[in-house]
Amino acid sequence: MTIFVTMDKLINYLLEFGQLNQQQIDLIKRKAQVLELNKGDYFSEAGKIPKQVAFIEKGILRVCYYNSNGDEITKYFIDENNFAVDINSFNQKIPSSEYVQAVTDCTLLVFSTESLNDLSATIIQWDGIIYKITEKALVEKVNKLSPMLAEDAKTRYLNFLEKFPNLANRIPLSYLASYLGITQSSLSRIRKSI
Amino acid sequence: MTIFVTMDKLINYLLEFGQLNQQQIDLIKRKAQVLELNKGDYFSEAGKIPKQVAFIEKGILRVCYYNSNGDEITKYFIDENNFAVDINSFNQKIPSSEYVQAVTDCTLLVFSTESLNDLSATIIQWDGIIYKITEKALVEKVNKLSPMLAEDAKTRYLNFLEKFPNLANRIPLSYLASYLGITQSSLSRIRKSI
DNA sequence: AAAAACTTTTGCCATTTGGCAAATAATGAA
DNA sequence: TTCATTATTTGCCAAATGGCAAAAGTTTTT
Repeated sequence: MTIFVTMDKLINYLLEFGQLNQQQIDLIKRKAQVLELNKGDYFSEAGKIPKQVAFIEKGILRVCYYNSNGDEITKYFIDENNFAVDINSFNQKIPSSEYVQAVTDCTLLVFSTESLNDLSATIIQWDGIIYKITEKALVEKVNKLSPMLAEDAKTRYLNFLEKFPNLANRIPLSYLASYLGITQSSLSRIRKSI
Repeated sequence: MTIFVTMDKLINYLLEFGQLNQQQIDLIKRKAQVLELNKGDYFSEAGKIPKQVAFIEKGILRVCYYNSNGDEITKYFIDENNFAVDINSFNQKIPSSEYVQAVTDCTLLVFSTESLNDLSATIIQWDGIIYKITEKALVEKVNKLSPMLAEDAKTRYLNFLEKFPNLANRIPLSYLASYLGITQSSLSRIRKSI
């Protein structure tokens, strides 16, 4: 299958956070590698040191771990037009306690550690742009998680439906239930009640 | 009352994230202002554009907001040796939806927007240091919030006791209950059961 | 010390959510 | 298509948590 990816989404996204000239844009495009994942494929695995950062051109990923009970927990979903990386492990070069899996078929634009270093060394604005992106993504996560604690399960589900209108019916209930912090059967009943 | 603050904690904290020479350290000290808050005082208020960043030399702050039910929610606590700022509002200069209140008497080292700009312009490592601090703080928040959804109320309370061993008995139950996402009476019962 | 204001605990009962296992439904492979 | 596998729903009941208001306890003010 021939893959056609213009990388426009990536470039437009970066441009939201800083200016780039055409030469810089071309360099970024050359450093990015297209990676196609099928639903269920893993982008990164627990126990390994992540070596890549991905921009999601199409599709949805989820970040997961196993809690002390051995239950698989979906920590969060990442959708199109966002970067996916385990910041902790990537920056500190320590093995990740989390893994990243494709929830749907995905098209990713992947940067290796080396590519990122090159970009950082070559494009003066790069670090600033990445900084802003990182900060925004983290703040969003906090702002999404925080109110969830104060809401009941049904409300959390309804809010999820709003944020990912067409996802809820395409992914296993168990993924969603663990993200919402409820059991699968409870979620099934909540769903029914709507 | 005479206030004696060496700012050692602040400087040591900054040095964890980057190197600074004595001249730079002195500049930072000169730019910081000591602010004493009494328990219950507000550091910043909702609806206003925050103009300051605080390093907590002593004491504990909490970041709060009112949810759609009109309930006051404690989004998180910030304790000694951490910076407190509403990143969203501060960076974008938009009115905050949150307010920050002293949970205990506090000694803060406060930087104004202008001071921060000066430091950023004068100390070449400054932005990098602030970036690392910000990222670390945000990642910690996500990592603390995320598993809470998967735990029951009692476990959340026990974990809080571990993290803030001597705080739980010094703050109103209501603060803690809203942080843990449970009602005050439930927390009272949980406490009793231990 | 007494009163007022505020915080925490408790009782009572309703509602929500969980746990487990069986039944159904949906999906994918042969 | 048929079988096997996996995902979802459901029943039954237990456990956790909430809602509300009154009681008990604390702190602050006068």
